[in-house]
Amino acid sequence: MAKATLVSLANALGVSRQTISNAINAPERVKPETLARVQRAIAEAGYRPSAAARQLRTRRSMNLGIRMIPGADGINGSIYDRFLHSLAEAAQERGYRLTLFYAASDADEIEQYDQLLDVADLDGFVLTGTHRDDERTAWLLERGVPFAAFGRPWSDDGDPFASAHAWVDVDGGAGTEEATRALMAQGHRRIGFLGWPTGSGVGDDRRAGWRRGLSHGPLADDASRAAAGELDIQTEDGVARGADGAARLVGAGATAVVCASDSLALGALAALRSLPPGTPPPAVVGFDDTPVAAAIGLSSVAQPIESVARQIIAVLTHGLGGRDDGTTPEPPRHVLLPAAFVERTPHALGAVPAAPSP
Amino acid sequence: MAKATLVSLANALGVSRQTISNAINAPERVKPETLARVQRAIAEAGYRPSAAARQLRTRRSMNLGIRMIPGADGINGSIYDRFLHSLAEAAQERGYRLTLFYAASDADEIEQYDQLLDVADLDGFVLTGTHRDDERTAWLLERGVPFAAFGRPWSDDGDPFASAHAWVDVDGGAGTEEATRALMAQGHRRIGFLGWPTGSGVGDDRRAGWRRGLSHGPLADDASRAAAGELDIQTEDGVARGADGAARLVGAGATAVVCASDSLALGALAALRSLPPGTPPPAVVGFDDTPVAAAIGLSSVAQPIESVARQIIAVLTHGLGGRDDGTTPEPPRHVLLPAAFVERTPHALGAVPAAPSP
DNA sequence: ACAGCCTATTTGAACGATCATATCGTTGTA
DNA sequence: TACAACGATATGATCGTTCAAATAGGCTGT
Repeated sequence: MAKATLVSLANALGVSRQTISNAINAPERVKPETLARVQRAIAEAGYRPSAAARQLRTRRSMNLGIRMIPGADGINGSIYDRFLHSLAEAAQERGYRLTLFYAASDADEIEQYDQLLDVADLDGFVLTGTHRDDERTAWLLERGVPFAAFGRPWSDDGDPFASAHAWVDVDGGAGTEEATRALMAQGHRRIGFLGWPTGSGVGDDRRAGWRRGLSHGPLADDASRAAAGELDIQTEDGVARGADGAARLVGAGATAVVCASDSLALGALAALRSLPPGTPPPAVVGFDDTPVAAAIGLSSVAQPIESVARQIIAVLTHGLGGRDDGTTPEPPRHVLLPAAFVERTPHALGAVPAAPSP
Repeated sequence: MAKATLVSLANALGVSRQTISNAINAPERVKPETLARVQRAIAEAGYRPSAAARQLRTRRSMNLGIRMIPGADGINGSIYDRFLHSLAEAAQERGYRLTLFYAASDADEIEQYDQLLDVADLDGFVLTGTHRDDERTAWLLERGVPFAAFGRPWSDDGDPFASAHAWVDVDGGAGTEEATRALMAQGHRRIGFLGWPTGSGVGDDRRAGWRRGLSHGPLADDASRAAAGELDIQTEDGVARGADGAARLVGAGATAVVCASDSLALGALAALRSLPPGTPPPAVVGFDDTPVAAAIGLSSVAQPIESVARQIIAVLTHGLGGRDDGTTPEPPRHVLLPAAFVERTPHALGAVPAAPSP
């Protein structure tokens, strides 16, 4: 039996193809009685509209583009997995598919946009890792291409909540602030920060959170704020760099370290473990709450990735002419989700908690 | 200026649309002189064929489907990231795009196949994590849908190299065997295995490798082979389970542990670290060589994921009617790639090697 | 000189949907 | 009663490409 099409269905039912099309795309235009008949026929024939034919006529593909980044070190990168996962699930629920593409650089990513829009009529893009002066957002905005970003616009001028494009982000700064306060509550008085070189937006935000944390509570005096200067380390990401940096922080008298990533934190743990016996082990907090952190009992700041993905898809697909247009309320175009400080007892590869395994 | 199409180009050049089409798809049919003229015009106009129109006519989409699995614990899962990455890159090089979809179960995955084939005309699929009695491969074979699997067919009957479908896999067994021998060379005499319950194909293969390793060299006597029985633990994956299992193995006298995953190994390390002081620390070997292993100095068995991805794309796209058909030699339909034992000095979160960070 | 056969190119039809517009029958209103 | 307005359905054209078959012209061979 040949595959069902609008025409074959129409002939079988004795109606016109447009009626079937309407039954699918604009049911309110069809008499309820006819509608029911058509729907039954569709179900019986297992009819599914051809995406290609639709796309040719409407210039919409129901496909969203997402770049596969040249993954970081795989420790922090493992949350990208979760992100993709949730993205795919959320997109699917709304009838969209995800087109995965690879780009080595931002410039290359733009080139891919250009191609994919022309060739495959992608309906929109999901951006990740926005940064200062992001040429990608500028390019997309200029052409009026729909997109939503994981990451707020990091420009100095202007409120991100007034941004021209939609974004969803996690308030990392609030996360490190919470972590810092928790450390203070534990009695720590010299709390260092181990982060990336300034200028990265994301990194600066996490650093600022730590600073805010320090400026409250018992450390809110000038002296300790000055001390913060020497307890603030800038380094590239990576386990080895984390070990380096942590050693320097401890040398400067830190008793606790807040890190910009779990990679750095993992390195820090390593370094601190080789301290001379008798030294009380400094406390370490990571960022991203990767499975590794959970595994070795490292405290960390968790991002609600699944929620980010869902909201990105929501705001992106809304206004793309989705089926249920008008019925669903407009999702917010700028969302800052809270991060959660996950405190763990530092058994650090010592005792493993009796966690239920997956 | 409106977007260029075959017709607009044809009019501008004073030739017919089919000539342009031929210049693109079958250049040998066009007179070299005309070809050059057309190619220049294409470049100048920035013409790009519409995927939708093509797809409508040819019923091919130049899209390959790949399922986003509901990720494991993220430790082993981080290699899936690398896999997707390489897959996207390799596909792109051959003019294919990747469609990412989500499926909660194998049955759901089949349902997705069915839909995606009907609606989006996907040209083929990449399967991961094949297992015994895989209903997915059966379904696809039955319908003649092109696909290639990461993972050999794990049926007992018959040679995997005679399999009806294409696959690429890594010889994990050879990897654990090599690891086991290396441990023996270091002087270990009681080497345990910490793996998954039998029946999983992949896991059994790794266990078999360990067994093969034992049966060679100084342990090749009956007594030790019997001992192997009590040094063989079956457990679900996960860090906590790894800690449990390792403790039991050490209790049974093991001085070294070969694991079926880095998750298990991580747990094992944790458990072994809390041994009474004075006990010489048992050696641990993981599997997958995840970034975590590298970070904490855990020896592990590495899979050449990038190569797997490239070969999968190669064998899958070959024979899909790609452009350069006939010119490229047929890639092998069944590929078993070697795993590599990566030996690390067990500094285990003690000293961190001065590795260049990414 | 003409059939026959290449090579290079053109033409008509089709893929399966949606858009814009037309038709039909019914109802409401002047 | 005539005519406008409306709801429901039907028709023609179109999106941009490829397939299949047709055409035009040049060359060969007898």
